[in-house]
Amino acid sequence: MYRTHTCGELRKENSGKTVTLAGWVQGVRDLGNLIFIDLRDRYGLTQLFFDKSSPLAESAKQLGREYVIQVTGIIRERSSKNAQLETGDIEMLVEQLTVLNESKTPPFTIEDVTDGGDDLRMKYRYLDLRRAVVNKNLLHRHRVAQAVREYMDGQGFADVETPFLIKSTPEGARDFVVPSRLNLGSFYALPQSPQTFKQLLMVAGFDRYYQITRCFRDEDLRADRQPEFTQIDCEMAFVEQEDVLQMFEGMVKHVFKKVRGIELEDFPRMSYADCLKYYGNDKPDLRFGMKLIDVKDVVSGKNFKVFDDAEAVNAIVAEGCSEYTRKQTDELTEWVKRPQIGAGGLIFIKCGFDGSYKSSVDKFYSADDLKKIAEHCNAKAGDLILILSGVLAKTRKATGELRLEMGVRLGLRKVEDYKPLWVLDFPLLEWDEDDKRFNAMHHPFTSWKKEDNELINTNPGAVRANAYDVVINGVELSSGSIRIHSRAQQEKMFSLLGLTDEEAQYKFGFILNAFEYGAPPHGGIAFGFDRFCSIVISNLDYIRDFIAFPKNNSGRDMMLDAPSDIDARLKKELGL
RNA sequence: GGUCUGGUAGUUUAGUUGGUUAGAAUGCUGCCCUGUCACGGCGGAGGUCGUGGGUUCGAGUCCCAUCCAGACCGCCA
Repeated sequence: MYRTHTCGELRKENSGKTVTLAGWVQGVRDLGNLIFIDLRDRYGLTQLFFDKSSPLAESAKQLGREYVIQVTGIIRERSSKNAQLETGDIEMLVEQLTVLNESKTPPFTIEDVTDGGDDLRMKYRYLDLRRAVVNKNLLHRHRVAQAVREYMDGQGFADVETPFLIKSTPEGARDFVVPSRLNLGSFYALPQSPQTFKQLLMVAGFDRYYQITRCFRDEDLRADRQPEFTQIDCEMAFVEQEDVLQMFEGMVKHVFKKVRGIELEDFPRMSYADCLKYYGNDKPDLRFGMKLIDVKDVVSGKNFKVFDDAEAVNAIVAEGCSEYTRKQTDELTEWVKRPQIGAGGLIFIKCGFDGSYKSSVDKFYSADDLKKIAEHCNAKAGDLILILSGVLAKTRKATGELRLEMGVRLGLRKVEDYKPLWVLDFPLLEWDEDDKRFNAMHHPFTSWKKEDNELINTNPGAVRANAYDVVINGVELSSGSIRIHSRAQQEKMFSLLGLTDEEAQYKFGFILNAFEYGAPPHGGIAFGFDRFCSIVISNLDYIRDFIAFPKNNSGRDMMLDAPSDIDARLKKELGL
């Protein structure tokens, strides 16, 4: 036994007790005749005390940061306490000191507010993980996983593992591939999701399946995207959309309750079409209003060509911003003109407190015209109306981005708020302008609404899918659908996606065949577990802090220095 | 594939219109200190200004290329 207690648990009540602790030296405070050392482990900090009469004083002075030591001594109440520390009422009068391992001086400070940059922290991730703020994230992640398992098990879901070495079916994201030595020239692919396997488990009669499992996608990365990431993958048989919605709304609520003590209200529901119309994207942040307003009709016919010729003219109302200076409005205009937003320009109307209206297009609009626009937008005195125009889809997207940006600037996206939402009625297909064909919006196994059966042949782009997303605070947390479970319907879907019968059979023969042997109606959902953790725990959409060993922007593991070249012999064996 | 931002002691950074010896904090280190807990005080060491070219009497600073990191767009069935 290296220790009798941890560094986080001793209190005043333990005074007089002789205990043994082990941990890392957080810091040495050498006051000359007194030496204090903070000993750290995962559970907390305990202060060690040495005075000059101690035969250990000299050894204590030699200790450096991050040395691993074992100490035995008597716990006693401190004469001067530290209210900031859970163990701040006590200290150990050290009687035995063993250095278990020395440490080089770490390249950055192992403290909550570290002096290390991201780069360095990733290279020395094992040191970074010693910092309480970082390891707490991972411990919370564990709590989230436990809460999920608890709920799923309670609902009768079975955890079944599915393979990582599978067949490449490059329909969506780019696959990671693994060369096969036993089958030279052939490759496995790593799963982008266990999608087809969970459906086969439904055919197999498993009824309720879930798995917290790794998925792999070889696409460019973001703050909220890693090449390998974790999904809570779920599937149920004999269910309709409403059953799935109820079941997993319950799961999200359970996790928030268990991990954060937060009671979420019932999730509102919104159609995909309304999301785009009112928020400019399919994952609206409902923590604030500032909905997009269609002002095309009220602004047209005043000889302002920009608006008259535009397919769409959208406005948002920024409350209390009428006093924005020229500098501020110019800066916002530059912001929307950046290539990432791509708007041509920005028009604004200031609704003065005195009832006056001032706009950047006064040449075309009288005070009365502006008043009408403001009334249409429900703008009050003191508000600022921001207007973008152009092609419909692009204008909605840009206005949506501007809305989010204004939300940030006005402090409306509060970290303590959680506003979940079901997004429903997604289109089944989306047109790919580059390849001149349809892509599945969700994935090719998604079924479509019975009411839209006619449209499949006449106007496939208008067909609505039985698909649904959970969105919280503008972050897509999960995505799911009721699946196709008949061979004929699945073949129809593949043909819509431009696959020949031969291609469909080659890539997806296994699931088409399975559908011929009594596949039950089924559907499911998959949650991005890393994102789920980042939202539940810190309400941020930055997942690297919740992954023990994440990869950087370019998919590199800075600690391992991977990916790397491989041994020439191995290459030869793999026929590379 | 594209846009933008950054790269200066171990670390985080300042560095003005190009001009003498590149400054600070922190960390490290030596001495002093009996109640610290971001301990304090006095001293010390520590820099190829990412790399390579160019302009110039002179470049951390200007120009070109390149590498690395980060954010975003495209991409992510």
